[in-house]
Amino acid sequence: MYNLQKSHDIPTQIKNPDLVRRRRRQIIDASVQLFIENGFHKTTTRQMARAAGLSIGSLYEYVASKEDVLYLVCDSIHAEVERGMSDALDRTTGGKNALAEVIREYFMVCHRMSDFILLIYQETQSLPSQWQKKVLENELRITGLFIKVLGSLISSGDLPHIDGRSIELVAHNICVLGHMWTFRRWFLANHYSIEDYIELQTKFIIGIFTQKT
Amino acid sequence: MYNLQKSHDIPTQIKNPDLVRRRRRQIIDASVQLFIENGFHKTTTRQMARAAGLSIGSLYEYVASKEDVLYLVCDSIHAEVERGMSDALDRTTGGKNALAEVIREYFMVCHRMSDFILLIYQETQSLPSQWQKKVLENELRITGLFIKVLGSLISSGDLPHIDGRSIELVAHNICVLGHMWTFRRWFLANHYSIEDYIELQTKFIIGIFTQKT
DNA sequence: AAATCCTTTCTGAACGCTCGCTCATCAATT
DNA sequence: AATTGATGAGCGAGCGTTCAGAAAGGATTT
Repeated sequence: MYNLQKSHDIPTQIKNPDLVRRRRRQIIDASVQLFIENGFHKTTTRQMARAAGLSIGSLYEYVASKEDVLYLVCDSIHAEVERGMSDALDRTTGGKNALAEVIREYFMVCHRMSDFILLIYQETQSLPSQWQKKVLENELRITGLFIKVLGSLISSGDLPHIDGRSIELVAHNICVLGHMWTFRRWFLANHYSIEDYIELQTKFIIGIFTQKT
Repeated sequence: MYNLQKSHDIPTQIKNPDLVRRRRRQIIDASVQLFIENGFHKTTTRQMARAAGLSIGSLYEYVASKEDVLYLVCDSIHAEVERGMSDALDRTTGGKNALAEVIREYFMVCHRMSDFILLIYQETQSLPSQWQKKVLENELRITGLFIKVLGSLISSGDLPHIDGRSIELVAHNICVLGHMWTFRRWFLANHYSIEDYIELQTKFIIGIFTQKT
């Protein structure tokens, strides 16, 4: 397992890399809460600095702009989703029920990280386009995990064969149905428990592979 | 068919209701383009006024705040989606293929209105909560159209019976898979034509009703 | 026809305020 | 003494919104 804390291309005035890591973690953890509660635009840099326990001056020693923080936040969220997914994939026993297990783990990650995933949907557009691209790449990498799982289950004969394009689209569907639990929570959470939701959606997804005709 | 232009609860200084309708239409049409191109927050009221062919002062005769315009825009988008859907439902011949036809029409509406639907996903959070609620109600009403279609197809025997909660969730799934074409367009449009997409997703959805066991 | 008055609509300079960001200065450590 | 890191008052630009007055249009009087 390689170091999750990638060397971000975000410049800093501070020499000590360890200090940079620690302070940026403070900044991310404090800011993500503010963004969730008030949105990116309504959050001020002064709030962010105060919540992170820094002065406004110090904040700008570790980050060149407010948008830098948003990118750090988005990246950190994706890293955590991916960590959750990798854990799940390692734990998964192969065989018939593997797909259901992976879906369950993914949906539970979406459930736990509901607010965070919603944030990405709402605020990605506020990023400079070069970092928007990076966020979309992250999204695609998570979809890729499902493509891999589906592929290996099909080639091992645990799932019936379907063509590559269909596999790809099913993977996207699974990702989005997980996200749907976050961005339609205002309705779904009042009508289904997360367990209900997982059960029903899993049935639907598995259904793709067990159609008549 | 009743008048689509609802009497919005948005106050105005202007006495002539016809003028209000005309000017607000100018404002909506101009602003929606700006919002799509630059986002709500980066668009200034002066840009909006200029693009609508009004002075900044006049803009504020027809609207009390910048957020009012965003609400008018969101509402107008939903009205158009709903109009598209109603047209489709009227045109639909009943029977076996009805579901596929309705899905096709809905997905085509999502395709045509891609930018607009994306805008709603991104900017709804910027609305005052009282209007956020209205936007979600609109979203729910569109989902309701699918619930109705599915219900009547099931009771006519054109689709096999499934329980109410499943119908509801399938309706949500259809809605969201339509939206998915808009918010994953950055990937999907490079790998699938809208025709491919409709065909594959329709197969997926219909599959829910034709599972073995 | 012209002049006067009144109402409705339009205009844009000006206001007040917020916010992202900087930089001169200070503190701590080596 | 030199380097690294922390501080927060202050800067300047930009923003949403307002309001005193101008224009337009119609009705009424001269």
